[in-house]
Amino acid sequence: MAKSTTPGNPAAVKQRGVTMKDVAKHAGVSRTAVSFVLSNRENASISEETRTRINEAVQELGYRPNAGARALASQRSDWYGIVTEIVTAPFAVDIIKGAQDQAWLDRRFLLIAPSDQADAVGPNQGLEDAATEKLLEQRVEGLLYAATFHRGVHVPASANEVPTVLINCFDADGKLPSIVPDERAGGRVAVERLLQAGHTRIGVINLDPAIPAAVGRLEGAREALAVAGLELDPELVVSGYATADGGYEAACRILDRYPQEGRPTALFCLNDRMAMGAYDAIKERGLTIPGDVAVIGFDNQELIAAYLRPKLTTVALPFEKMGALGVQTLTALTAGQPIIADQQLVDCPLLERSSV
Amino acid sequence: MAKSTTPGNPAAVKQRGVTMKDVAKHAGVSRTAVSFVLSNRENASISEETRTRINEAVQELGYRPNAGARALASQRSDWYGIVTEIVTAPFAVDIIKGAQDQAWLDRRFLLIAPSDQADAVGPNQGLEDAATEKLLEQRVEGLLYAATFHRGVHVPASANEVPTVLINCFDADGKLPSIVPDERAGGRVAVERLLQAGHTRIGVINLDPAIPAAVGRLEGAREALAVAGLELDPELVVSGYATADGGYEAACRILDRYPQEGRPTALFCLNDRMAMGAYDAIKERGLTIPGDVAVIGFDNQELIAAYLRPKLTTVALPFEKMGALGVQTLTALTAGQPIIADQQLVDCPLLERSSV
DNA sequence: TTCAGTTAGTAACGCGCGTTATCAACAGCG
DNA sequence: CGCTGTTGATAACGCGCGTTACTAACTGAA
Repeated sequence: MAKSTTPGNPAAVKQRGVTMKDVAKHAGVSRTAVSFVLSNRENASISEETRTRINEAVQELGYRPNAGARALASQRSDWYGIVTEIVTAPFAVDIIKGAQDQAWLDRRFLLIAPSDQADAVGPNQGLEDAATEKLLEQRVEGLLYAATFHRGVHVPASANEVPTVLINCFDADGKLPSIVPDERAGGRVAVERLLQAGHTRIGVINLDPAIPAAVGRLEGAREALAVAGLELDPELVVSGYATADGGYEAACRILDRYPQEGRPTALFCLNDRMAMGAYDAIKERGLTIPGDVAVIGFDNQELIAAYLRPKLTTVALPFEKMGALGVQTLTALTAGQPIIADQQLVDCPLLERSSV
Repeated sequence: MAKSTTPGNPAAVKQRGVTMKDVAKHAGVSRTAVSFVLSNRENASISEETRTRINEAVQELGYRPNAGARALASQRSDWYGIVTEIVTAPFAVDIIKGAQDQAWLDRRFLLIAPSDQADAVGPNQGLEDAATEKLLEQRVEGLLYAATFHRGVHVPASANEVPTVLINCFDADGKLPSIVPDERAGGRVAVERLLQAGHTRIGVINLDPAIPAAVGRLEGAREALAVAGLELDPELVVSGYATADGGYEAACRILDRYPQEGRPTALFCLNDRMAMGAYDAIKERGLTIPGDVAVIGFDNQELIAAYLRPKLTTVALPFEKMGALGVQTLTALTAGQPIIADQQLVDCPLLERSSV
């Protein structure tokens, strides 16, 4: 005849729910006194003696405050919500980690809700709305939306009810503040690194030219070349699917175009997966990395970049930092501070490994 | 003189906090009636007319229930907490996704708390305790602990206060139920696949022989061979660091040991990262995959397995399923049902690609 | 002695909601 | 007409806590 609510574990016999009232009784004081001590009130006027007596009672009874009740009474939850596509997300996890850590530092709790959407206008909009709704039911004080790749998104209307910040994406219609990687600076730093290593003839394996990442990174590459008095040879820019196969094919096309001289001595791959394919194309032709052809990637997908042979030099997307910055921005917003900027750009650091 | 609590957004002027009282007033009924309608009470006895009037009022006012208050009054939160190392976690994210999705189906909310521990007895035990404590303050009804690799762990004592389930790890001391991959069956299925392809001389690139994954997978491999009347040649089992480099070196040792005949025609790599290195070793020697040497991996790390050339056939770790099963088990436990088993094994499916 | 000021603490209200007890109106029945 | 049962609703309590008002006791000064 086991009680249905008690866990089977005998160690859990301890009656659930030690409340402030219990603590008060145990310490022989009023519940108010306990509340004052626990919240460290300034103008409390509680004698040092009863204060310690209360603290002892807290220890002895194993009292644990009830966050929900506290939120209800104080009208603030200390919760933020983050909506993200946790599915396809080799990246989202880093954003979450950054946000989580920062939230922890700020003594806030991060509620994570799933949004299985690839396109905000797609058929799963419903789920995303539901996620937002659920978070608002929890009375989160702010919302974060995180995308797995840099793009424009549409945010559910109800998000307007609390401060909202977008991470790795930007508001396609409204004026919500957002935090995105500085793709342009990233492209610049990548090509600068190649120039610095003496490469002047650089091939580019491009993504879908329409997406923000491609636009920015290519622009940065052009800037870096321009500073050196060079131009990007359109012949050397090849787009492909954002996969290893796509990279392989693109690399083949670039490398085979110039049998001997004229062949680029370096490839700037706009993501690491494509760099992975480029490696194969290069090795297949009996060329060495970085001796004959230097390769630089983008994204710093650990599992690829750190394990390729030779290890891939690449530009990292600052996911953790964006997550942390998102929470910081939210904290500032909820504190009533004005937002710093509509769109904050975060640096993409170069990670030197062995492929340049 | 901006109020500090109002978001800057003008669309958010709508007064915060439409409560049931507001709805009641708007519909001209009592708050109780509203509560009855919203919670779909069985023996409610509310006329159809007032019921619709209430629902209309809910719509018009945009009422949203306050989950915290509801939890306080009903004494159940519908929240589960999951403690996981979200940091180094290419895997944890899949567990979380599985758990998240299942929780969503069960109409529960998953609170995720970080635990930056690599070893439960390490210096970060404090953080893990704090995470658990925080979750209990939120009055979660159950706890999940998820590890990034299969191992024994020590769980904070306070976890005993609510039903607790371990995912991808097991309780090193106590009797907490756990959910782990069936490593042995995985090892078996991998080798069976190789046998089926006609390979009888199989090399094994082993992990640290002490960890549960290595023990189980190797055991499974032996079983499969035994069924075919074969034995594992100890000469062909080489351990190495669980990295691409480690796999490369181990593969070199195996391949170079037998210049020509006697060389194994297949390699069973106990994880995909090592398989990645093995690929290099094989290609370096002018051998083809799977023509000369078939390769099978373990883990199904998407970024590696799906992008290697040729794509890697591997055994998948059922992270999502384990996450989902964890939530299901928790739901059963909190409902007072007896646990199914102390330790539930989850199948590791074979993923056919092109390396065998 | 009286009065203002401090110290140490408590009673009581309300946060938003679930839930139980209660009540009014009305029908049916003897 | 009085009694019971049903329908349709409400008043009131409590969940655990933050917070404001208030009190009682003890100073020290006039």
